Amino acid sequence: MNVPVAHNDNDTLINSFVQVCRESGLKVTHQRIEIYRELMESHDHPSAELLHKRLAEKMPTISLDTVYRTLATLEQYGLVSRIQTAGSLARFEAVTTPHHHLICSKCNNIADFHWPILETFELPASVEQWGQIKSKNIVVYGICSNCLHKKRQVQASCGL
Amino acid sequence: MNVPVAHNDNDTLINSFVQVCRESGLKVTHQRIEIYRELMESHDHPSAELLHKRLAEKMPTISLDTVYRTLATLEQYGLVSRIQTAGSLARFEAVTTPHHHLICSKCNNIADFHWPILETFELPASVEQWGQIKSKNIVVYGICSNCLHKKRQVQASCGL
DNA sequence: TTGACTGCAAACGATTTGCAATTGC
DNA sequence: GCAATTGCAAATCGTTTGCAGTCAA
Repeated sequence: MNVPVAHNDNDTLINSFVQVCRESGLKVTHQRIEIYRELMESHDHPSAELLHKRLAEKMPTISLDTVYRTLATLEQYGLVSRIQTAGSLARFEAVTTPHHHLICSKCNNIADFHWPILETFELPASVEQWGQIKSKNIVVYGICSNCLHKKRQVQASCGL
Repeated sequence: MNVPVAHNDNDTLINSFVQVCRESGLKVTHQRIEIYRELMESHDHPSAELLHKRLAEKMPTISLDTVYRTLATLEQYGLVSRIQTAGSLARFEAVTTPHHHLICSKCNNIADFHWPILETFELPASVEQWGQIKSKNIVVYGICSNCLHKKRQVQASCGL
């Protein structure tokens, strides 16, 4: 009876969001819920600023900093994802042969790799309809072996 | 006899760089050549700032702005490529099912697409060695049909 | 010679930070 | 009540721009 009932998919998602926060030791604040809800209902991959503008209509007091901070926190817990950027700073390379990138989320180093078999598969038809394709790149995120080792060494001494 | 001789692969690339500049009506300045050469010899995907620091050792007077401006110019002519960023501003989405992104280089809109077949292919062995993989995303750059149409309409009137 | 390019300095926009007040647990 | 979180304002950082002098063609 007093178990909250999900009225639709969004409510279900909010419920599980709240649960994940609790389990992770994150405080469930009004702001966090609204930020998550707004992002969940937005399908245009908004920027922090756009999100803030939308939220401000319902919550006039919410600050842009909170949106930034919350997105960063939720990203850490895998509840939100940031779309392909190698940090905020652009990285360059001289144009050579087609290749893809491995980006380490710890040290931000970028490595190249080749995956020629990919070229042999056609993109889904929906993509062709979207517009005129210029390039397709795979971006693989992970932690490079260097950082994996570093992490282990440091963990023993200072808890990082 | 007075045809310049390429002494190694890099010289060859510089030569063809110069040629492309000439053909494109770009002036071949000392700075442009050195920026291109440095980038060509760098294999760590440097940022504009890092590139500038390296260049400053040989060309103490080169300014950071020139590096930025030159990279932007060379990018336009396809001589340099900028690594996956959706502009400088981060975009977010609530985490759902794995999917990929279409980014329009005109309007910066981001669309999603699914390509489940990709999941069935293993990444090359070299990638597995690199470290621990968290996610793999395809980023397709192009021009969405919206902008393609807009472009056509505007071209007729103001040449854009 | 001339327009394209550069260097300088100042502006800009996105994001982060220190701090005091507030709030969830 | 206490630690985590917020809002505010100021700082920071990468990048861009206006302008006057310089240089490739």
